Amino acid sequence: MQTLERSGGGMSERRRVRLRLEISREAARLFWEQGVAATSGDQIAEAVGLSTRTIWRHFRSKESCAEPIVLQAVVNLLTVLRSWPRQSSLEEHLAVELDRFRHEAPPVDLADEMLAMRMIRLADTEPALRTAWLMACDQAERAMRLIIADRLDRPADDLEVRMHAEAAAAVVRVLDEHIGATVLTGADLAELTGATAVARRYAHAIRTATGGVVGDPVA
Amino acid sequence: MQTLERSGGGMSERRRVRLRLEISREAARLFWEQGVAATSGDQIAEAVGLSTRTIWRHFRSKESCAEPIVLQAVVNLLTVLRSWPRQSSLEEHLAVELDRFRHEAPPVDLADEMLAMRMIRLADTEPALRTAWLMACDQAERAMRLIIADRLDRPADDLEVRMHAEAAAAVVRVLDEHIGATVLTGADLAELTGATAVARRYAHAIRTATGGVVGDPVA
DNA sequence: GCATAATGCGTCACTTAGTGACATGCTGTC
DNA sequence: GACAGCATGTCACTAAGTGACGCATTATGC
Repeated sequence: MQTLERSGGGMSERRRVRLRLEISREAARLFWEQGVAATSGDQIAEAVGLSTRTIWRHFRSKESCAEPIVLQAVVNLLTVLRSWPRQSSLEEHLAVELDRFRHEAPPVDLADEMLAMRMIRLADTEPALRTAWLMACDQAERAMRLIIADRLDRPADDLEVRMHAEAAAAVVRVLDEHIGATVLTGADLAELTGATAVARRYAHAIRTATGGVVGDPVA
Repeated sequence: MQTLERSGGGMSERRRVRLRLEISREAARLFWEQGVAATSGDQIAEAVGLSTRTIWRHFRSKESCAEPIVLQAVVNLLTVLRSWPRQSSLEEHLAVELDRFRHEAPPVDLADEMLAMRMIRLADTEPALRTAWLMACDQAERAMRLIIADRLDRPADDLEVRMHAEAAAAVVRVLDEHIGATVLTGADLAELTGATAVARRYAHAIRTATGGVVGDPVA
């Protein structure tokens, strides 16, 4: 079944990730349908066809079952940012990359993205889930730190770099929450049609949050 | 004992807050001394001299016991910001207010501040505590939103306002973490002596993170 | 000053999240 | 085809957290 995933020593790693995602999907679905408190570990286990014990082997807590699916929501932008060449501006790069998705590779499954948005939405009222969302953003911030450090030719643990990264991650979080909420209500999709429009919003937000330091091409 | 706290209808509210803080102190101490996992609800209850059941009546979870003490760490700056008059710049206001603390009112107990810094430090390695810290920052962000909304004469749920608030809260968080870590190591206290120096750092960070929108006096 | 209601707390029984220990079964290796 | 390794299942257990009830302290009405 997973003979393809055999490549060197890190064989089981991919399988692990895939399984976690699988569990996360079912958990997220149940959380959305009946609430977090009303969803038991046993239910999740049954939904995914595993024993309860195995669930706890893959996740340290019930709420953390939502993490992988939520993390996918930010991983998209992050991979795009990681490939940001030094000679192009943030606006250019985002516009090009986001547009590429339109024709080419669907970055993550649409159903997964919907699930993620629902979890982010739930995080508003369910403090347990808020943690998962904040953890995902925490991951995003870490990645952001590396990207910005590289851009500014500074060490990643530099205080300025950290502040820029946190600020950038924060505004991205707000935009994601906003977009998620908008999509879920169904109305007003017009404002986010067009890759360039979205790109411009993200770019402008990051540029502003970093005081204009992150955004321009660098030598 | 608490006859003084009688003032209007919201009597028990203050008592609740004080009790929560009391519990939080003991919990934080135990968390620091022996780790979160090794500290049981029973231990906290015994340390504060209450029954375990009562602990759960005041806190929804073990980790959340750390929240009040951590929240104190941000409440300081927040109250200062709330009193920011429209006609003064951020730098001025912070410098004046922080300097006032030096001679006048110790805003929160020093021991409490130390405890808070330890919790923030612990949050680095203990994911359970990270939640408490992020929740406190979340509160901070909410307050920040109101302050910025007022400054910019815009509604508090405006997207721009939210982004500025989150970004500002984020950099404050980084600074707090940094200062906390510095204080705990004991070394290098020189860099944070002087209220005006600290004021300048916070002011500059917030100003930058909001793209310069928040910081100047407004008409 | 005393009866009464309200509220906070303790006790006990209970549910459920999460772990440890051991058995089993599947997968790839020699 | 025996064997090592690893993921999973089963069972027993700890600890987090809740519900229900009873008791004491405190505020309120007279």
